[in-house]
Amino acid sequence: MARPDKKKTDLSTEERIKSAARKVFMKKGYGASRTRDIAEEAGINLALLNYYFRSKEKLFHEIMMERVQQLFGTVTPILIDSSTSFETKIELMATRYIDLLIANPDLPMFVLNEIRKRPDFFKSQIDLQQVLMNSSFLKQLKAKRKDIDPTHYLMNIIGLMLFPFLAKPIFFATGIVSEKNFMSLMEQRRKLIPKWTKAILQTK
Amino acid sequence: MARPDKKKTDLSTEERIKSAARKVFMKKGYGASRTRDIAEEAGINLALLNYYFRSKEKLFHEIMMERVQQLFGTVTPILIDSSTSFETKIELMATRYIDLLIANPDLPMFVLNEIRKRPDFFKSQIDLQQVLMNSSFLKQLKAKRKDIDPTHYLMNIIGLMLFPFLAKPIFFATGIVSEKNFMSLMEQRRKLIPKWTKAILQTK
DNA sequence: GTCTATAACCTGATAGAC
DNA sequence: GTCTATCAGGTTATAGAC
Repeated sequence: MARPDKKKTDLSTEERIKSAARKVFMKKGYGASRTRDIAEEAGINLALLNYYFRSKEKLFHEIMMERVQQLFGTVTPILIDSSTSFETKIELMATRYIDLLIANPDLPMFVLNEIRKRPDFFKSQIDLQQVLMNSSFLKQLKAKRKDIDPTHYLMNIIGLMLFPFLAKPIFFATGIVSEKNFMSLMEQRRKLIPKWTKAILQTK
Repeated sequence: MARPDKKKTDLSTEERIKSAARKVFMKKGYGASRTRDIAEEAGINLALLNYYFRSKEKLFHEIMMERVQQLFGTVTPILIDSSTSFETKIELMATRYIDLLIANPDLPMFVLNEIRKRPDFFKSQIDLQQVLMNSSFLKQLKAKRKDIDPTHYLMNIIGLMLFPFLAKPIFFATGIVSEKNFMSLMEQRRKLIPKWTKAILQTK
């Protein structure tokens, strides 16, 4: 079972750099991140980082695409599946999203903020719009409420899942919620969000 | 009525620097902002910026405190007012917050993200926690739902107001919502949020 | 592939003239 | 108060040895 010894871990150098970049970029954002910090975090030299990725910009691009995919890739399959009911989609999204966010609490903040800072970066990216507009989810949503723009409900549903993670820094900094308490609250929301969603959609 | 001519505008140099700093810091965040960019934006020299504010850090501190105050100062008076009903508080919050955010769409993203990056910065700041915990709003909220942690509803209500502004970069970048359409949606929410809030609170 | 050394430029801050 | 000039240190990226 013994394998030949690698460096620190089993990861390749390229993967170690990507892992370090993920950590540093997500913590500080592109502009405040230093390639030296990433190299140090990866346990390698600065020159080697450029050998593998040519530039800070290109390294960031790879990490960013990967993070965007993680944030949206989780839900798009659920949205387009025409064999499931609206209620099932909400339940699946709530559990999957909260699981993902508990494991990656800073993910939505990072992605949203970097897109805000460089909107052009993503103009030509995977068109979430096409996927969403033709989705089974949107059809089912429209069937439920013909009087109000479905975008409202889309914002509300996604907001119920994402917002606590976006506002987390303030909850912690002010002491409104403790770190432990936060996680148990989020676990409760897996079952609460479908109920709230139903209530919002039935509003007169 | 004529006043002696100032430079470009009626604003003092100090105010021009603060205005420029507000713009640059909010757009790029602290780490990616350059004092040279702020000076240029203000139409003055880099040395003069340091003459007025001593350092980038101190200038940032002033801007940040001001922005935090704007974000929270709008709602705290509504929350603590014991002479208004819960329903009135929600209506007031929805209108005031959405008005504020339409005028300052990047405000919540900026504040949340900077607090995330430097949590220690705000540990000793105005304790929102004390205000909130003793507020009339929380008492009224607790009276409505004794079975579920009121923090959930706090997150939901604030999320209904803030989330669309936090997620705006993605809505625009993907083309799900146009900039014009977004504003009209937000105006509709002033009247919709109280209804949704009521529905959420009545969930069995 | 990985390192050291260094080029070329950027950044915050200050000294000193006006 | 406001400017020009400049310092000391940081930053991305590459050249060249191993």
